[in-house]
Amino acid sequence: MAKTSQAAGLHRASLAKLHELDAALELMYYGWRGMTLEADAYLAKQGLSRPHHRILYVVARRPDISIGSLVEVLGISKQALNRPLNLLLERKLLTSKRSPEQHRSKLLRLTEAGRRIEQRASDHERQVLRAAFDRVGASGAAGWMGVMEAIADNS
Amino acid sequence: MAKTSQAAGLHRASLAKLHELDAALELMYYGWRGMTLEADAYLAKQGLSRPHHRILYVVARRPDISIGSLVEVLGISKQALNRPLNLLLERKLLTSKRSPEQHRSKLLRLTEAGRRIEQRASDHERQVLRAAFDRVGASGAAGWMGVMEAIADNS
DNA sequence: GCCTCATGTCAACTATGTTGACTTGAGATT
DNA sequence: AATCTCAAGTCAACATAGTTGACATGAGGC
Repeated sequence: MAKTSQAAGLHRASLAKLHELDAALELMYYGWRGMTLEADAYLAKQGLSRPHHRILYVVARRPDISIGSLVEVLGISKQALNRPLNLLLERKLLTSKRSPEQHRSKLLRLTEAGRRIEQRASDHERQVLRAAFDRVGASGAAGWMGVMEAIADNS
Repeated sequence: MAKTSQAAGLHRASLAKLHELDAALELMYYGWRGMTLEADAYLAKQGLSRPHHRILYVVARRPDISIGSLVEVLGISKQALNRPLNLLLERKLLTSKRSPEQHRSKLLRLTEAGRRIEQRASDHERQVLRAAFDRVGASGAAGWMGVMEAIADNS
């Protein structure tokens, strides 16, 4: 089964380039994969996956966020949020309490264990970025940020 | 339901930055989304989705590719490939024939209709990249390529 | 006491992927 | 010619990640 490749389409495929920008297009694909690969492997070892990480990531940066706001930030339905969120609560990676005022909304926070997992998973991603930035220097990094901002703001 | 946001987590969330590289990390996420958003919408109108586009993209750049090689390049199982591939054959966006020699492998090719859809979908993605590159100039684009290559080669 | 609204939950569905087990059929080997 | 190998095709069961729709609960505001 493994003739020229190692595993899972990870090898930047040797495809003919039909357009000038095909290389860039493929780089976005493999870049996304490259950044998330190790983090996903780490999360899988913890019995978690990317949706759980996204929740942990957001709650880490918005302590006391409500469920409704979390749904908005993540861009998924509350039903889709429900299962991964409950798993994180059961595993005590998150806590939810109602505040004295605003008693209607629940406030989510990371526990220490949750913070640790969020940090390690995100660190895998940040280390990949760090290594790449180091390799190209500050000007290259600035160029990267500029391009990515332009693409992201494309909405 | 829509209070401060428009749709689906598309608004680059205002999250506190816990690390220097958090901004870059989020840019990768929103950049990926930004590049694929319009292409996905176009594909959905055609009753297709990203897996179908990936198949069309690869076959366009490797005419006469075999199913086994396609499985390798895409990094999915042949069973996972089976359904989207059959849909593309049924819709006559792809053809498969056995060659006179190498009679065991099937050779995949795009039809004209398939080529048209592949081009339009990929064009949506390339136009987003083009606009971003134009906005930052050649040096920024070069920096972007350098960083993305470093990340992609992270394997 | 009622209305609103955030939250929680249940069910049914779609899509995309996995593994495992098997059949089919062409080519090569003996 | 009989047999073996291997690409391809297919079926079943399952996991994950999402959707929509419907409805229950419970706190706060009026």
